[in-house]
Amino acid sequence: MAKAKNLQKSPSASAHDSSEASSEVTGLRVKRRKEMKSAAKASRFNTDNKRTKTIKKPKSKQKKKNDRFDVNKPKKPPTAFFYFLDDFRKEFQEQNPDVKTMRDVGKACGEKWKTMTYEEKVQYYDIATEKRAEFDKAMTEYKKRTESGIHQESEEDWEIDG
DNA sequence: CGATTGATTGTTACA
DNA sequence: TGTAACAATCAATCG
Repeated sequence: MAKAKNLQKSPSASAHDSSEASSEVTGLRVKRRKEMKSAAKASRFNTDNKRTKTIKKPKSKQKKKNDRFDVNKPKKPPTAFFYFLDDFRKEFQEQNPDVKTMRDVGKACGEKWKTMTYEEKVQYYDIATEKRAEFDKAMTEYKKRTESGIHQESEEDWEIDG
């Protein structure tokens, strides 16, 4: 096997090794797309410690809910981890009916996520990869728009009331 | 009533 | 090259 070898490099980058063999693993489509440019390669540099070293501590951030639509920038698609969370959450609640909040699930998820093997995670990585492709495109258009002209970005100037 | 936090990792854009 | 913020989620909680 020695698949783990790829994992240490970058899962998303090697999302095309074992796929055709098992088109459908657990119902998830393992459709693979061509690799994007680089991506989060740089992130892997120091993620081994915690999550970047000198991160500042946000007192209160995290948005609550956008007023209307995406202000202007394309929203970030969920990562592979989130997709895994979606599935894991269901199973977790079954085995742990006592647990309700996502916090606990996320905790268990994080631990399990690391115990997962490359092939197991690849399934989710691939899904996220496709989403990123869309996001990348959306971003390109967004950039284009900004360059084209940042004039009157009517956020709520729409014909709300008419 | 409602905005907010809390917890997870991944990913991206910007300086 | 690094970092900072954000993606889903939902119950509990504070004001």
